[in-house]
Amino acid sequence: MVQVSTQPQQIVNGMDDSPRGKLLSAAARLFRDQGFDRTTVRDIAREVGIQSGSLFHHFPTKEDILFAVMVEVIRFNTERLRAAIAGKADPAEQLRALIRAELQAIIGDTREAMSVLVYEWRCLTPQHQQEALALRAIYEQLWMDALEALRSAGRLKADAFITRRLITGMTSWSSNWFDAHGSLTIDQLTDIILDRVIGEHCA
Amino acid sequence: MVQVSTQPQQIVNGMDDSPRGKLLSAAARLFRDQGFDRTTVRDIAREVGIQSGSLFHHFPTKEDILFAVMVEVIRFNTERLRAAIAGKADPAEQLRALIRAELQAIIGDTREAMSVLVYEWRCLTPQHQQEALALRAIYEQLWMDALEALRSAGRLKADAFITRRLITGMTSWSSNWFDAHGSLTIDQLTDIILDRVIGEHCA
Amino acid sequence: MVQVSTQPQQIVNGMDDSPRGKLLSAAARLFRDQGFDRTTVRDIAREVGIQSGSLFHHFPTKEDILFAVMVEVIRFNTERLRAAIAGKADPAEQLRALIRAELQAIIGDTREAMSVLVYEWRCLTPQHQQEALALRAIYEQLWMDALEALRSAGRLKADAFITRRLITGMTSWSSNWFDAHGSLTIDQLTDIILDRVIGEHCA
Amino acid sequence: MVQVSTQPQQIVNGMDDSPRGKLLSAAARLFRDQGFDRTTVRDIAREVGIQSGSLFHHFPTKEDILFAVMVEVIRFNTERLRAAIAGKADPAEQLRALIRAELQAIIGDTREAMSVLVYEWRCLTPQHQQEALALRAIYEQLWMDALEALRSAGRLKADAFITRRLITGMTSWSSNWFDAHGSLTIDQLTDIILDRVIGEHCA
DNA sequence: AATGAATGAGCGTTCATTCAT
DNA sequence: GATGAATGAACGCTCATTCAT
Repeated sequence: MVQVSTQPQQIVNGMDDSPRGKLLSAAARLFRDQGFDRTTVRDIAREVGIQSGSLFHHFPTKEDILFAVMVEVIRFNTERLRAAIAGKADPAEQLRALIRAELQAIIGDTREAMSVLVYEWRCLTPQHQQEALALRAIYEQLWMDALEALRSAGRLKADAFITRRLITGMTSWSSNWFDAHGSLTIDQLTDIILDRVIGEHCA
Repeated sequence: MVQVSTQPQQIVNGMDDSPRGKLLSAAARLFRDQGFDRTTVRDIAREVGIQSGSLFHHFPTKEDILFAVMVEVIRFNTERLRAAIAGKADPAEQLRALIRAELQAIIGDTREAMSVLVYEWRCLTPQHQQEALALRAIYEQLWMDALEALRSAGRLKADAFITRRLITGMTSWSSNWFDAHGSLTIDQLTDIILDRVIGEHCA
Repeated sequence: MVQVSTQPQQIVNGMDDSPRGKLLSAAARLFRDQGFDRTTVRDIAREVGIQSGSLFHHFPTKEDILFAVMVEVIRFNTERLRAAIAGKADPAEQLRALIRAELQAIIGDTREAMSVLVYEWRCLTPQHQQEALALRAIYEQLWMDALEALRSAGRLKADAFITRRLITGMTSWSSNWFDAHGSLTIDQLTDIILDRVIGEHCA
Repeated sequence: MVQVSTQPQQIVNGMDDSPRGKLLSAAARLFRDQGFDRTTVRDIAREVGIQSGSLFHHFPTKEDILFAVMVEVIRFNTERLRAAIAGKADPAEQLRALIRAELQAIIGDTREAMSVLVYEWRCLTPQHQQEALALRAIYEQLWMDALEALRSAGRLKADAFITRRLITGMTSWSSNWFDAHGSLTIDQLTDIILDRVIGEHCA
């Protein structure tokens, strides 16, 4: 399992200490806080400590910055999902690991970029939407494989697609209320959500 | 139970056939489709058949239009919630009615304005956020009352607050996938969600 | 024959005292003096006494201003050509009138816009080039009709196309040297050029 | 008479195979095709296969590149004029040689740089305009000497200055229509223009 | 109420030029 | 001599808002 922290700095591979990485981290936070449209390239530049014109040595347009943020976070979290289920044979254990990993993405280390992914989707060009969708499909397939296995094992009664969508709703909305400094831990929330899907009490 | 339709025209009280009402309906749809920032006052004016300058005889700023859309939809759906639980004594029946009503709001007649409520929240001024929050608190209290009653009746084991948040996630995310023309009905989805909260199979 | 003056104000129909007309006159002069690319929309706005943003209530883009200048001057001078030959039966008299009219266009009242027509042609979009070309074709046809008539009458030995091009060269270049305040008059220059085409001394 | 070709590569002395020469050739073509203002230093650098910053080891500013192109082409064509009349005693023969040489410059081997000379003149700084004008004066003096000789010999009736300007118009405009692959040769065009100046049929 | 021309601050982007390496 | 990241002023254009009519 990947070691994740809740440190302020992003740990996404492509968002490292390089100029490009720092730029993407700053952009992700600004896009989350103010929205893509209300974030000016001058805002981003100021945050990184360069002139606004210099941004365009790294990215051809402002929208490409948004796209890069999204691609990085999808790729990183797809890897996180893979690592989470690696070596786990029990479908229920896999599901728990997936929920845990997705919560980590949404309210933990990549929360800013994940929020951008949801809220600024329509700011992507149609072409970039299509490309990002292809990457998300890989991410979603990992979920579907685990849910279908669970169903085959008789541990899931409900439709796998609908189940996934209900889980998505529960995890993604948690960014709006989960308090990292509160008493509820991610592990506890994981179990609560898992219980909504395959309650032990279910026959 | 309120009679709701999936007609194109909005049925929110304040969004009627009056100039103001048509303006708010048009704005809600445009804000949903393009986002608040990408919708120009000229877009709205064109939709209503007036000049952009004339908008400002109805609303002092563009942001006030957004605020009005949100206030109308919160008020309308709060009334819908009240009507839904009126006359129902059984907490479980109340809960089912609440879920049904919220789904109706999110994927039915007020779906456009509800989407705006979620996605354009940060475009409100802090002052307006506070006012809207006060209205939402009334809406949320109806939910909390029912959930607490359910808990007191021993029908809900989990924390009421967390439960409400998980429900909110499941219902609000449905706007991203529910197909009004698909085979899944709102009533079926209501039962599926209800089952995640108080499954009959639960001890 | 049209009455033309060498007054500073343009007399092109579409470049009158209306806001649009004053804008086009100012733009024509600036484009001539500084070139299209070096003329900023702020330059034009300042000249007309408005803010730069206000330009775009009259024209959708800066390039459309250039196009409008060109269309106006082509249309106006085509009419001038028509008026010049109207009622003249003798092809030689027609030719003299055409040369006189073209010189008037190039070094007289429309000299600024005519210069723009030649020097800023490539700043037009391909689409606008095509449209302007269609208008110029009408203008050129008036010339070709007269030259062909002259040839049929045995008064022109050389090829009509080549002759027209040599005339174009002589008239258009005159903008680079003709001095409106010098001793050479437009009528004298007309006769000199006419003499290069159908000299009396020619057999 | 100089041997000239219509090969794509420029044959101007200062525009040879050296880095500087290749740079000037590329710049001349780009300036002709796109205009000075629309040609970026990156365009030029890319054409030469270096980075844009490296251009400034050869020329202090972009405008100096334009100036160098112009100086080279004026010098080269002044030499061409000298070579053309060298050894010719008959003023009429000299005139024919001058027209031939100028056409060669405008529509032959130096056509790109010559076009730049006409169309991008105003992009020069006033200082450079003055310097280039001094070089052009030498070029023009060769023309004036021949025309004055022709006048003294009674072979030219018209004013020499005006005659030169009409010739300039005819030759320079030819760049806009002469087709190197058409049926009209440069020699034929030379004779046609010569005939407009000193027709044999003239008394 | 409605118009529509005008405002003016601000946007994303460009690009000649610089300079540490 | 060459690099290429960075600069920073300027560009064309947008748009919520105003206001005389």
